[in-house]
Amino acid sequence: MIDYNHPAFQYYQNVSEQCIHYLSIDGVIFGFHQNQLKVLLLRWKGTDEWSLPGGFILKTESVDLAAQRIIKERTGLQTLYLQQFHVFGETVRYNQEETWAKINLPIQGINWSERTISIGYYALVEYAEVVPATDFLTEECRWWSLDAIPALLFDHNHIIEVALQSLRKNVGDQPISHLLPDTFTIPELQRLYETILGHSLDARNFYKKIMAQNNLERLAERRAGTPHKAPYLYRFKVAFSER
Amino acid sequence: MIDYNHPAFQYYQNVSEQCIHYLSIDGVIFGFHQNQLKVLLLRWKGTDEWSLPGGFILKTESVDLAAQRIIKERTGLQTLYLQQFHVFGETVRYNQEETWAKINLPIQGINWSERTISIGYYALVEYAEVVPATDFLTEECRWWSLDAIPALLFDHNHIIEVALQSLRKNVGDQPISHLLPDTFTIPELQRLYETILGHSLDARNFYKKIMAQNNLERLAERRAGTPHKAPYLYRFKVAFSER
DNA sequence: TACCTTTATGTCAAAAGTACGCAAAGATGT
DNA sequence: ACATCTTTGCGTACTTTTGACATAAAGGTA
Repeated sequence: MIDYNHPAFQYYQNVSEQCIHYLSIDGVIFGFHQNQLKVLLLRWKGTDEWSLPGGFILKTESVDLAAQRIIKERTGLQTLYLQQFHVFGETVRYNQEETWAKINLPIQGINWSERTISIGYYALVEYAEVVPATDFLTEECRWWSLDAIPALLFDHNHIIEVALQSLRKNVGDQPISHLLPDTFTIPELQRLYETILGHSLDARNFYKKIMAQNNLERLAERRAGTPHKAPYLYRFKVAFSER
Repeated sequence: MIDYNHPAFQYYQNVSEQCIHYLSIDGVIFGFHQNQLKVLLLRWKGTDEWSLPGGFILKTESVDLAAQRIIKERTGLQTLYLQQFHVFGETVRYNQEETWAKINLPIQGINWSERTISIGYYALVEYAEVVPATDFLTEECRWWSLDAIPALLFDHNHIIEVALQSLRKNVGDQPISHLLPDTFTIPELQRLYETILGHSLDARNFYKKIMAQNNLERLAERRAGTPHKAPYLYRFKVAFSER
């Protein structure tokens, strides 16, 4: 049953020695593109099965840094805004047999993980700066619109759901600026809030509210090429984009 | 250096076999008494050192249930409102040598915990229903007012701080009723909000706001023995106290 | 140039939050 | 017995925030 030459076996043997058992990290990487909230997902080799990026914590590494490392590897980003949002600690989080069958790895007998407790982190990243990269177990890494996500491996649909709820609840004090390019228009910012909150907002009231916070500076430039009135470009004031 | 007959050694040997390594739970148990927010702490045998209650997760046990078990053992309560609030995952959370010296256990060589990642839970409990109970490493278990907490073992002062911030932030959707006895007066409820929020409130506006929520029912009875006008007793309506 | 859509602002009323007035209740001191 | 004091319970008025909606300017399309 176990193929001792398969790279997965060697990976898990490595992990087994150097990482903390029973514990993992799953990352929900949020991006924003074409007025839609997106999540970065991985397709496992030789399958049509997708999952969140994840990984294990080195025995010598802080949990936050492990999350940074894992997510940096998939995005190529140097700096990251990360937020721990929940620990998934049920004894049975998903149907293990079914899942192992789907990912089809010849290492099912290894005594690594009768169960795994997963610490969930979400990242807010700028879509255009991400260079999606697979790991050795996967062969495709790409963005999915939040409303088009397929049935994922493990309990990852659930994890995304909880991440989104957490983001929604804390949207007021999260640095939303990380999801946007340096310059953007007010309507674009509005679409972002709308997709996070899950409902539409009145453009006039949104404008008023955003302006009242005094976080934005308007540039002289306008967004060209729009079919209608060209909107001004804005930028977060330094103190706020650095958060 | 290691006393193989010391109960702590046997405990850790047990834990080492049956529990998940590198991972623990710490519980911040909030109670409310005499208009003060309190936390339940343990004093370690033969020392003047205090810590939060904590423990380890059985390999076969969900994290939430482990937290329940650990906190039930210290409080004697059958039902508990628990809230996971943060994972403390730094590689160096406190000065280990200093701490081991303080708790003075003859098991310092055991290779159990080079480091521990701790999942923080807070509990909201009714002060009067708690029967504090020590474990085999401690000899005193009692309530401390939040503003009189001494320097604790490990990073437990920090954990309490983070728990309080979390409670404060979420006070709006937490079932505060669990911190109060079945019946209470409006001024008592106000003191509770004041200690959680950390600032005083206007009694008249507080009354209006609470009443607008329509969660309380007023009893015919009044609180006797007060030096001034006897306040009415109230009770949370069933739908709210059951949350 | 008429027309259409979107942006950028403005107005106004409803709702929520804040400041503060005050009478009734109940204990205390004389 | 009665004035005094504090606290409770409820009310009024002002301010700030939120939400609904009007409209002119901008910029493309027919």
